[in-house]
This record gives sequence, C-alpha cells and structure tokens, in this order.
Amino acid sequence: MSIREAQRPRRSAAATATRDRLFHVAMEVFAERGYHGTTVDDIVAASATSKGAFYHYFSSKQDVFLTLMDAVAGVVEAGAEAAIADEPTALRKVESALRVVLETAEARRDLVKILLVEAVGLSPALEQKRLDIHRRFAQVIQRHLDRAVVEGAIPSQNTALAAQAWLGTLNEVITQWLVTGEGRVTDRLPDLRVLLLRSIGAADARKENGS
Amino acid sequence: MSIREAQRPRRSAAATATRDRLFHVAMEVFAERGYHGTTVDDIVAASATSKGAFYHYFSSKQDVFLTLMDAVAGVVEAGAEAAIADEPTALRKVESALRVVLETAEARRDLVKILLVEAVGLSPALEQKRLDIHRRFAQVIQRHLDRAVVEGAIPSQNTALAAQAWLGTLNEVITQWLVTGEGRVTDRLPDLRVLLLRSIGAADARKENGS
Amino acid sequence: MSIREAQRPRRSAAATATRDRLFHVAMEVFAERGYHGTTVDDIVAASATSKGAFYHYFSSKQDVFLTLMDAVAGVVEAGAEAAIADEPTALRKVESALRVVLETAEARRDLVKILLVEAVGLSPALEQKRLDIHRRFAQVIQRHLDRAVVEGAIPSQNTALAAQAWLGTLNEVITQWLVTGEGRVTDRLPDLRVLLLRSIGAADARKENGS
Amino acid sequence: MSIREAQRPRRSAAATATRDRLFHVAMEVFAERGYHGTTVDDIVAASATSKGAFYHYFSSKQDVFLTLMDAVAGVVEAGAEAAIADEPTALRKVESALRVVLETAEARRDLVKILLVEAVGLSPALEQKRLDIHRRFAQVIQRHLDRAVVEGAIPSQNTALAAQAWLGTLNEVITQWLVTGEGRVTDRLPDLRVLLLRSIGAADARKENGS
DNA sequence: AATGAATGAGAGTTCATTCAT
DNA sequence: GATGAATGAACTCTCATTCAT
Repeated sequence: MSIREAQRPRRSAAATATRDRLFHVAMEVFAERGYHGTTVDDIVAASATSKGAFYHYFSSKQDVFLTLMDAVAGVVEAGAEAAIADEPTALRKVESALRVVLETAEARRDLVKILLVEAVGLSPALEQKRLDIHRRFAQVIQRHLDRAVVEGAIPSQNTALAAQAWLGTLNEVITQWLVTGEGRVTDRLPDLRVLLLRSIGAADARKENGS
Repeated sequence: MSIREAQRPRRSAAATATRDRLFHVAMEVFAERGYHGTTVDDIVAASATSKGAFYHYFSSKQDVFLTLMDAVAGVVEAGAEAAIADEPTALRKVESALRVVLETAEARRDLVKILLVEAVGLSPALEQKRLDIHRRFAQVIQRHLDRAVVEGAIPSQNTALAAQAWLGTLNEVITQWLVTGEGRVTDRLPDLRVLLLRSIGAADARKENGS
Repeated sequence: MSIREAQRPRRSAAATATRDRLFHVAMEVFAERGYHGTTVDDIVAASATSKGAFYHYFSSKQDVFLTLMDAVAGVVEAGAEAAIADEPTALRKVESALRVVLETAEARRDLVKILLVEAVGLSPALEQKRLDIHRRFAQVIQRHLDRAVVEGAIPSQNTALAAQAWLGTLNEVITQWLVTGEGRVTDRLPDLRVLLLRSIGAADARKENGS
Repeated sequence: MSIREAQRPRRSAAATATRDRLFHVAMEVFAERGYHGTTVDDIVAASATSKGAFYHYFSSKQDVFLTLMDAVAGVVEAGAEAAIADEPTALRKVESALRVVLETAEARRDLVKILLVEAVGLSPALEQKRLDIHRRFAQVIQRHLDRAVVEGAIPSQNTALAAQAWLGTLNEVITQWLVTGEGRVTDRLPDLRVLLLRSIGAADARKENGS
C-alpha cells in the first residue's frame, strides 16, 4: 500500500493533487529536518504551492505531521499484515512481520525516520499519537505471541513485555542504522531473528537460522 | 555519584552556586517541558538568576542541554559501574547493571526522561550526543557480554546486536512506563531479566528466575 | 418598512434570493461579532452559499457593511417618518420620533448595534458613512425643532446643537442598554422625554409627563 | 496632569524612557489610524525601538491600548476634578467640569479621539474597558447632579439618566467636531451650557448664559 | 449564477542572544 | 560576576480577494 492510497481523497482531482503535493513534500522535509526544523514556509516553497493552500488542506503544522504519522504507521502495518497472511503458524507470522519491518525501513528510510526519530519528544498531542502507534504495534505483536503460546510454540510468559522488548529492539536497531547509515538493515535480520526468538523461548531459534 | 559531582567546578564557591542553580533548574524544566518547550527565560525565572548569568556560564541553550545529557548519562553509568564491581561473573554483572538501570529510572524519572524522550530528534549536534551516549552504553553491555561468551556462560553470538537489543528494550519499557506512569518499573525486572537472558542464550535464564 | 424592501432587487428572483441570504446573514454576523471580528468566510459559511456568490453580489466586505448601514438607517428613518406623519405639531412629531427610535432599538437590537457600536472607528470610508447617517438624522431632528420654534412651542435657539445633543443622548442611552442589557429601553422613555423637552425649553415638559 | 505622570515608572530611568517612547508613539499612531489600522510594527518603527522592546514592556497590542485608554481617561478626569474643586455649588462644579472637558478635547484632540472614536466596537475586553470608563464618568456627573438636587438647585429627577444624556451629548458634539474639524469646540460651550442646564431643570439656565 | 481552490501579503507574537552598565 | 533592557529574525497562522471551471 502506498502513502497516496493511505489518504482518502474526498474532493476534486485537482484539489487532491495540491493536497498530495503538500503532503508528500511535508513528508520529505520533515524526514530531513525534523518537526521543529521544518517551517511551513519550507513545505510551501518546496511544494510550489502557497501558504493559503497549505492551510486550506491542513489546519496546522501539527495537523500535517499527525496525518503523516498515521499514514506512515499505516504503510508499515499494511505491509506487515500482508506478509503475515500466508504464514501457517503464529511464530512464522511474527518472523515474517519482523522481516517486513526491516525491509520497509530499508526501502523507506525517510518515512521510518519520521516515526522513530522525528516524532519523539514533541508536543503532548504528537507524543500521544506516537505512543498510540507504538501501543498499536505492540498489541499486534503481542496478539501473535499469545497465539504462539496457545499453539505450544513458546512457553507461557509475559507477552506484553516481550512485545515491548521486540518493538524497542527494532526501534534501536533501525534508529542506529538510520543515523550511522552503515550497510543494510536487512543484513541484521538473521541475528536479530535468533535473538528475538530466543528471547521468547522459541525452541527452534537456532535451527531455522540456517535457512 | 550525584549530578552535582558530575560537573567539575573550577571557580569560586559563589560562582559555582549560581551555576549549579541554573543547571539544576534547567534539568527540572527540560524534563518537564522538553527541549523546545523550554525557553531560556523559563530557566532564568525558575532559578531566580538572570539572563546574563545564564550566558555567563553556558554558551547557549544547546550547551546546557548537552552538558545535562552528559551529566545524566554519567549518573546512570556510575551507578551501573558501582553495582557491577562486586559481581563475580560477567553475566551477573550484566544482570546487576540491568537492575540498577531500572532502579535509577524509578528514582530519577526526570533525568531519565531527558535522555530517553526529550533528547530525541533535536538538532544534529544534540542528536549526535544522544547517539554517542547510546553507543557508550551499548559498548559497556557488549564488553560484558563478550566476557560472558569467553566465560562460557552464553554461546558465541553477535554481541553488538544483542547490546543494541538490550538498550532498545530498556528504552521502550522505561519510556512506556514514563508516559503511562503505571506501577513501578522495577516490577518489570524479573520478567525482563528472563527475557533478556534468554535472548542471549543464557542457560540459567529460567533457574534464577525464582531467586 | 423591512430591511428587505430597503434593497432594490433588479435581478431574477433566484439571484435576489442568494443575495438576500448573504445580506441577512451578514447583518446577523456583523451585529454579533463586529466588523473586524467577522470574516467573509463567516458570512459565507452561515449563509450556505459560496465565496464566489459573495463577491458576485458585493464588491468587498466593506461594501456589504456600507450597504448594511444604509439599510439599517433607512429602517429607522422610515419608522420615524411614518410615526411622525399623523402628529399635529412639530413638537409632537419630535416626541413621536423619539418613541419610535427607542421602540426600534428594542425590536431590532442587532440592527441598532451595528449602527451605534460596530460602525464606529472603522476605516475612513465607513466612518464617513456613519457620520453622514448621523448628520442625516440630526438634520431631521433639527428641521422639526426649527419648525417648533416657528410654531412658538420652544424658544429660539441653536437647534443644530440641540439635534446633536438629542442624537448623542439617544446613542449613549441605547448603547449602554445594549451592552448592559438591563430591562427594556422603552422604560426610559418618560424620563428621557422630560429631559429632552426640557433641554430645548419646551414649556409643557412637565405637564405631558403624566399623560 | 500629563500623560507621562499618569504612568508610574517602577524601573530604571533608561527603561522608562524606552517605555515612554513606545507609549507616546502608540498614542499618536492609534489616534491617527485607529486600533485595527495600527500595527505593532508601526509603533515600533515610529518609536525607533524594536519589537522586542515593545513586548518587553507590553504584553500585547491590546495591552498598550488598554493602558492608553486608562491614561487618557485619567487625564480628563484629573482635569475635571481640579477645575471642580474650587467651585462653591454642585451646579457650578458640573458647569466647570463641562468647560474643562471641552477644553481638554480642544487641547488634546488625539487623546480624546482615542477614547471617543477609536475605542468603540473593538474586542470584548476593550469594549468592556470603554464602558467602564463611560460609567465612571457618568457616575461623577450623577454624583454632582444628586448634590444639586439636595441643594435645591434642580428638581428631583432621574439623575442617572441625565448623566448618561450629558455624556452622550458631549460625546456626539465632540466627535462631530473631531471629524468635521470646524472651528473650536469651546465655541459650543455657551449654547451647550444652556441646553444641558435646561435639560435638568436648572432655573438659572438662561440668566448665566449672558455671563 | 455559482463554486471553492488558490493566493500571498502581512499580522501578532516568541525567544535565543547580545551588551552596556 | 551579574543584571535585564534591547534586538530582530523567524515563526505560525489569518483572511480579503481572485479566478478557472
């Protein structure tokens, strides 16, 4: 699913075009300069529209950013859901999601940077949104871990905490990669897979490593 | 080690008193309102000093924050080092450090919030500092994990990645607790210990859980 | 005479309907929020028309307001003229007009507020219009006072000044009532009648008070 | 009493100088262009200070204007009080005040314009202040009229209304003069005196006219 | 006749920083 | 060492008006 599809145009084609331009440019500029480092003028200038157009489509700078966060989270989530669908077991689903998240990070550095780096420590409203997204992601992970417990693939445990741990781990690994920019994140996948599976007591952590 | 000791006074007692007042107030205000939400005026007003005094001791707003980040990191590090010293094995040292970090977070919410939340996504200079601190912490963890491998407590593995995972996990768990404010972080210690030890393949992950 | 009749439609019925809607809504919104507190968007939104329609019928925001002021003044004037017509003497005419003005203020708070409060201190063009209206009203009063002098009902005097005084008095009394909103303005009529008649030296000021 | 004295400086001489400059320039500019027609930049430019200085001394544009209104009202009030002091009877006091008000209007056109014209129909907060001032003035007039009743100089009557009438009359006469700018307001004093005294039933309205 | 997307000058306000005292 | 008045660039947001459709 693309970012474009993530928004639902309700107006004329022309109107959507301007809005889209603003939205995409905002994404790029925010990713590059951060929330506070970006001015509405930056977005307007880079999108070759006007301040009036910006405020016609978004009620404030915060509004675009909020919308953007939702869209980015939607993209990641949709990618994961799609990858998960065909996997037979809960554990395989979770492994699949892990891979997709890294691949998405690789493919959409700017998007992911917005969510992991630029969205932290902003205004209460934005911080709230970020935590909501984190919680949403964590719940998805937890749900599958719970299923894995039921399926007998992993021992009974504090899956909420495990989900947080996975999220935090991904966050840190991706963030460090984003900033240092060394190699490809997806290269970390095999080791990360072993580590995370081991952390939840999955018996086959080592075996599938070689696959 | 206290925050106060983390700064090295080189001037007269009176001068240091003013600087200390500014520094501590800055810490409180930054923790409460974040970097961008805090104005130099806020700090000056709350510390009952003056703008001139502020700029006499710190070259800029960013400068205090940078100094502050170092100090906070120093406090956490020192606490961990102290706790580690007496432990016999590398694994025990790492476990000890884990406990200390959670205890420090519990005791100094404001400090830890600065490092984990408010310091993210700021200017390049500040972001650099944050990453340096992360790397410093990660290296400490990694060093002990490496030793644990040598000691045969855990299998040979990508300890750099493991260290990152641990850091990210702690980051996420503490951040969520900071914001939601439910219960005490230290309550998460037992489950977290099992999870993290399992993640590195420590054989005794389950056994010591009961201790 | 109604506000509607005060405008002279020259177009099709449908066109006039849209114009009327805009005009009446503008009246309400201006009365409520004042000239500067009202945006063209406010008027458009409240009238369920469009910006284009607004600028089709009015050349500018100032234009509607100017038109509005004229219409309001016309309503007050027409009411006064009608009431005056049947009175036998100039003095009785003036008394009648006084009553009608208070009654109109009572009945059309919003309209009167526009003229007395919201129209003050605006742009030169609007201020000019307001003063023209004041002068027009003052001249009507003066004309009848002059006639009362001729009729021997009051002594010879500076009737231009007296007319200004009457206008100013009405202005102040109605404005204070508009804002404080206590009781009904028409309750002030008897005392006001005595006061104003006395001010021009009308002999029967006291006598008719009881009628 | 001058405008300058109406403010109480609490800071250093230099500080007060800047504040004074801003304040006086604001007075001039507001008188000339009105509240909405004046921008903070106008004031800053004309006072050769800076925006920072402006906001250092006043919390907002509205704040200066509010302060200004108070100061102007104070000047008028003080002048009237001073003139009143030596008069023997209540009626003479009121007559005196009347003269002083016209003289003040003559001498300080700009100030009076602010109060009578530019301060009308602004934001609720400013409108409130204006009405407060009106009420304050009306009460002063009423108090003396009440005393005149007690002294037997005028018959018992609705003095509150009479006070409003006087205020409204002065307002209108001065406003028309301000805008049309014909002759001197003080020329209207004799006729105005007769008119107003007659309005309250003062027996000697005609007699003293010749003095 | 009617729509509403688009414009862009300009408004009020903030705030890190400087510097004379 | 310490003060706080002064600076001014920069910011977000508003809104009357235009114009292609």
